[in-house]
Amino acid sequence: MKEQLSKYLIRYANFNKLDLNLIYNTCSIQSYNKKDFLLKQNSVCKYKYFILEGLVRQYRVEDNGNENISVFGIENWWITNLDSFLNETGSINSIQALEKTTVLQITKTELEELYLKIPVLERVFRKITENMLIALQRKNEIFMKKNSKERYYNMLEQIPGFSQRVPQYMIASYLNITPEYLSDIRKNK
Amino acid sequence: MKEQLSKYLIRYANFNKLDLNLIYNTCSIQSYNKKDFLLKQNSVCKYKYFILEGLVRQYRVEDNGNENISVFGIENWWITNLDSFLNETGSINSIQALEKTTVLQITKTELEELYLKIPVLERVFRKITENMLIALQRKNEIFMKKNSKERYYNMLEQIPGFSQRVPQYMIASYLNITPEYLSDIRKNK
DNA sequence: AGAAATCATTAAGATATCTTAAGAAAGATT
DNA sequence: AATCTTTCTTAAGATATCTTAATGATTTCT
Repeated sequence: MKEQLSKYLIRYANFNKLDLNLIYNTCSIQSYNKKDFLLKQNSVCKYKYFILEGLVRQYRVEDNGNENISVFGIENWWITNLDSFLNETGSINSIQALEKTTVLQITKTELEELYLKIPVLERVFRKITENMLIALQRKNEIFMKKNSKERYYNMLEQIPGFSQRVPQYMIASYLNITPEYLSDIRKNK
Repeated sequence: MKEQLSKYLIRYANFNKLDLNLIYNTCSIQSYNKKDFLLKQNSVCKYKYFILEGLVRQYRVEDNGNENISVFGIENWWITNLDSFLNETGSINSIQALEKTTVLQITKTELEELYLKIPVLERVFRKITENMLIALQRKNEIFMKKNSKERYYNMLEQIPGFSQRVPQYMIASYLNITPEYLSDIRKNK
């Protein structure tokens, strides 16, 4: 557990043992069963989660009842509703475990204290955030300009093995198409 | 000029006069005429730009010749192709002035040196990047779930006065619809 | 194993949006 | 003012994707 986080962090900057311990000990570890919620729509997102193991989805239930998945989170990813976490407002979406999932979680206050104690962490989260922004920009590029079929095959390529871990209707939801139409796409391959 | 940047920066953290001077002097100032390019598609994005005055668009020309605008940049915004800037790869899009535009520009190397000399700047750009990520997530929410008409009226609301500064076909491009269809939407208000 | 629940497919008709092509309006340039 | 260029509108037919509803296949639970 501690190893896994350390290994992740030192990809971004140098840390000594003490710092790594402090970071790890500031987080609390938590396990969620399949279908458990890490965050519920409309409530404040209290934590930034580092996924040690498992799989989660971030999604929103629309007024008409439709579910709309914006992100899947897997091992070694941070997940949170950043808007809610930073501004302490109600979250527009939920985070739910799709498999048994173990995370390290840290509150905003805890994280801010860490920034003060370990300034280089500021750099690490700058870089992580930059990478997330780039990833989202790339995703956008695809969603804006590719049709459903291309988005589907792109996804299979980018995250192989994913279609085995997640039901097809959730993939459809992530791709922003109906399950019926995804079924069509697969048929007419 | 210096005032404008300083005023912007101190919204994010405390800086002393010396630091503010150093930051300002590390940037170079540059003016672009209408239609000039700050960045050309396929070339490496050498600068992060802070727009002092003016208006730019970030857009990509697709294989079929269509232009696709992803971002408009206005006063007091940073603009860059982050992927290209950080990874020093060819940019997938261009940045072009739509009005006479004055910017402060800084290279990756210069910025990295500043991070070392003024560690709190690391925090500032962490926060700026977080805010950009949140803004993009919000935009996504709208683009994924609202139809063209709703996106149009949302945009008018969010950035009022914008439709006066930018031709309608560019707004259509940003909204990811054809100019013809936008014309339709406006007619059937 | 059987029942219940969840998930995937099929098909027909509906809708949003695009494509093409032409003409009208507005703005820029001589 | 006249011409050229850019931008906007109109309209008809085409296409991608959705909606609904029903059935079939899997997985989960008892």
